[in-house]
Amino acid sequence: MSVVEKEAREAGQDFIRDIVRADLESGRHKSIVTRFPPEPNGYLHIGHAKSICLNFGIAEEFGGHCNLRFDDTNPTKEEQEYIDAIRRDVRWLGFDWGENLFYASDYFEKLYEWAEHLIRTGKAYVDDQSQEEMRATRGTLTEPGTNSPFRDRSVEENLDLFRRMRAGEFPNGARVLRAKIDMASGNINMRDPVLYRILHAEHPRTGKKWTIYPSYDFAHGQSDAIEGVTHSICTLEFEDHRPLYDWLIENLPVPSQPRQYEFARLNLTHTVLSKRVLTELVRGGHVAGWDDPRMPTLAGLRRRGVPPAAIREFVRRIGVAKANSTVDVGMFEFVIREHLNRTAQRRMAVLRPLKIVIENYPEGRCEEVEAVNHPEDPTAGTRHIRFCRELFIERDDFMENPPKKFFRLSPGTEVRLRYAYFITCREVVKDATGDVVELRCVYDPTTKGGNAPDGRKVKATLHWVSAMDSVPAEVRLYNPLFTQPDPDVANFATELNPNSLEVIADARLEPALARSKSNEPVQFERQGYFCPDPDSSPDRLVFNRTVGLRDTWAKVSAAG
RNA sequence: UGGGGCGUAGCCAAGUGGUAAGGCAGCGGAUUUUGAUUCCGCCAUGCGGAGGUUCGAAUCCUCCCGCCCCAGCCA
Repeated sequence: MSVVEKEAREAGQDFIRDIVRADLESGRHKSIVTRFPPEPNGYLHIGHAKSICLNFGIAEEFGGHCNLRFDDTNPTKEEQEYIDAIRRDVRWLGFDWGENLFYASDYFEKLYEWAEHLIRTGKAYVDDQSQEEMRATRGTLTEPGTNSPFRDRSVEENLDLFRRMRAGEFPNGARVLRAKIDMASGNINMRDPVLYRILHAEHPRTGKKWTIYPSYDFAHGQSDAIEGVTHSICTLEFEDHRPLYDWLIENLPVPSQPRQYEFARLNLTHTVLSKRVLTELVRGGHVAGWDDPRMPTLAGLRRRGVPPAAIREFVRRIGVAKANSTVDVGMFEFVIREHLNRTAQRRMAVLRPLKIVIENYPEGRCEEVEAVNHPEDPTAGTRHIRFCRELFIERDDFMENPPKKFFRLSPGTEVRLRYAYFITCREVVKDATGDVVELRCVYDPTTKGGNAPDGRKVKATLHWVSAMDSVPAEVRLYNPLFTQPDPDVANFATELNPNSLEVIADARLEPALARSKSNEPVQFERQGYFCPDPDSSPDRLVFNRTVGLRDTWAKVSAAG
């Protein structure tokens, strides 16, 4: 049983699974077919992950299959790069579509035939009205629309015109094919919706073969029917389209009768999951690309170091319902930490180094101390770290005038250096401007390993690296892309967090970190989970912070 | 003022007539060589509101209030 299958068995209940289960029990379906239908006009984000997990998850859980189908009906917006990225990201998330990779464009010929079928049965017509005229005659939310003057053309004329549309005789926008339904319907989608429009554009897959392309409404349900999709699961904004979806299925000789179900899309605080806005962030240079670790894209999360299993677990926990909701990004971070705590090995790294000199430690001497790789997993083994006279500790771990609750290092206090010795700060060395540049300390040789034979305790344990053999690295810290929990999408540029990326140019890492594999997660003790960025190389190490550790001290100190 | 949906804790979310699951956050406390992890405890007399039906209502009925989506030849 694969990991994903195991997760599927533990999957929660929701109204869609209830429907699927009931359809199986009633015999309505013998097996289940779902599909994930992305439009290749951008990269997948965590909102898509919810849909992917739902569709592939249900298929696995109920013993059916899930198709990956590209909804590529608008060549003016779609690109091969996106197709490739989407395939890569779905696979990375942990799902396998096997042989079931499809494109709506695979069905263009069949869709065209069905359009002619609607014309022949008097249920579709070619409309010569301009876009403006159509808008004007569509009515409003409260007023019915009016029939097009071209609505009652003969079947012959409609067929002739539609064939000439296909032949490329007319310019973009000259005519459309419309379903003949009801211009007075309260549901605007039923007011003679457009089925085909003229688009002289090159398609990533069909090239220049077509000059007319089916609309979403005409392509989607019929593609589902062709593929034998039983449950066509989409987001709430398509609820209004369901009557049209059903109308087309009823009026066309399609090979199966799929049904559409809708759920609420995911929203996350402090970010934006609008493909339009994400595209603008990339194109406007607000981020470094689709895979910028600050982006909520799967490519960005991957680069940031978020494991796919954590994304799946997150999706499982948020559930599936029909109420609009915005999940606190803190819940996502919790799940990431939970997963990384179990899997990431521990290392020491000093982000903002402060030099300390152990005055009573002999010059030139060095010794090794043993450190465990994972406190909760003995099989992860141990490693040796060199302890010397000159070390670096975290600047934040020292305060010259500490508040009462601060129990790290300050003048005269004793703390433990993890896996090494107790030290006491004896003197603070400052530069001309008064900044602390070095600490002079003494160590207690009897405390090797971190315990005092006399049983005395210290409150704090600090992480450290040796000045001599630690390796320099760039560390990139990420903060939310938006300062507001619920950013205003209309003015997103003004709400961008100016501190979403913090680059630390001169961190110092314990030497073992120089051998980290790309993207391999590691915990920098007391700080957070990190992984090497693809920019990293043996001569220039670069680490990304995936997520920080829970920081109770930050809360206490902020509270004063 | 048309059509379609949705309202259960600060945030997600179970619940489908029998007396409000779980998770996140928060707050206490224990353990701790990561102020981490782990563990224990607390956290809705209440389910948008008001009526009604019923022995019994978050669940059924009526009215009201609030929020979201729809007037692309986007998906």
